[in-house]
Amino acid sequence: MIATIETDCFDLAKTVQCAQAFRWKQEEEGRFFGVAFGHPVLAWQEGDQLFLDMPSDQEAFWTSYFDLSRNYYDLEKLLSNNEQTAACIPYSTGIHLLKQEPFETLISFIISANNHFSRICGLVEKISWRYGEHKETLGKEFAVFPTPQQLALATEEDLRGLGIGYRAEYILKSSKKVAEGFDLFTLYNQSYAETMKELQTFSGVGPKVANCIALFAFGFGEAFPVDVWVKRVLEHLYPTYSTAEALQSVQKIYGSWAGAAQQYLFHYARMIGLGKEK
DNA sequence: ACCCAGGGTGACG
DNA sequence: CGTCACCATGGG
Repeated sequence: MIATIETDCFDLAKTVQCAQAFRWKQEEEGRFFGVAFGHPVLAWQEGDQLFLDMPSDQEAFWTSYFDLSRNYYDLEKLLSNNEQTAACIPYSTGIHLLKQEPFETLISFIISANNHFSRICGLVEKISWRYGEHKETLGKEFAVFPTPQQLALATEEDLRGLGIGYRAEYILKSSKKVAEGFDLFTLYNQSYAETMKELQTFSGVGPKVANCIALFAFGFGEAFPVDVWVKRVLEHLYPTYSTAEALQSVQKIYGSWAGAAQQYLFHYARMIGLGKEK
């Protein structure tokens, strides 16, 4: 069935391609196939109308996944207050924060460390086909990202064979930790601080990756991942501040919109090649 | 060929 | 507490 959803300040292409998720593929011009929580969908957009071709009625699920209930003009209003941050709006307008599956987000961002977006996509795809369930809908075959139990059965050599490199050990350790009883879903009911602390007990998860999981899976709006690009943005916005001071400042200014502001700024920095002009 | 990427770990001070 | 070499890989 095909559902139509009226959206406001939402750009599907940017949202699924801005390096917060790794399992969206552009089938044809403007049409994106994705799998989330085991559910496949083919999505495209015409103006403010979002079209979803899916095997059954899961409109409510995708509305939540795409964060369509929040008005991102509120974020852009905040960004407009500063001439420096306002510059990102033309590039990033319509980017929404996705609400992704916790275990997939954990493993994906362990892989993301010191890695390229396109390569991360390839590795997550390989892991899904290798260890996850294969399904068929909408006339095409796809693979679901493996459960913790499925991925915990992998060996380090096998993972390295996929091109994972030294992160194979981190992935295996973290998968086993979840498979052996750490319930990630309890973090939905914890505070941001407690969630950050718990996430960093996983192998291969430091402050940056923990912030990504807190933001892209658990929906903590105050989470603010600082990677190389965002670091350059902060240095640009606060030339005299340390990264920690700049971080404190943006989290105070943007509050629950901080993480979304971060994503707008991150995308902007990558689009203009901030810091690479020399 | 060389540089870089949504950084983390462990050792050392 | 902060710093820093090291880590595999392959796309640009």
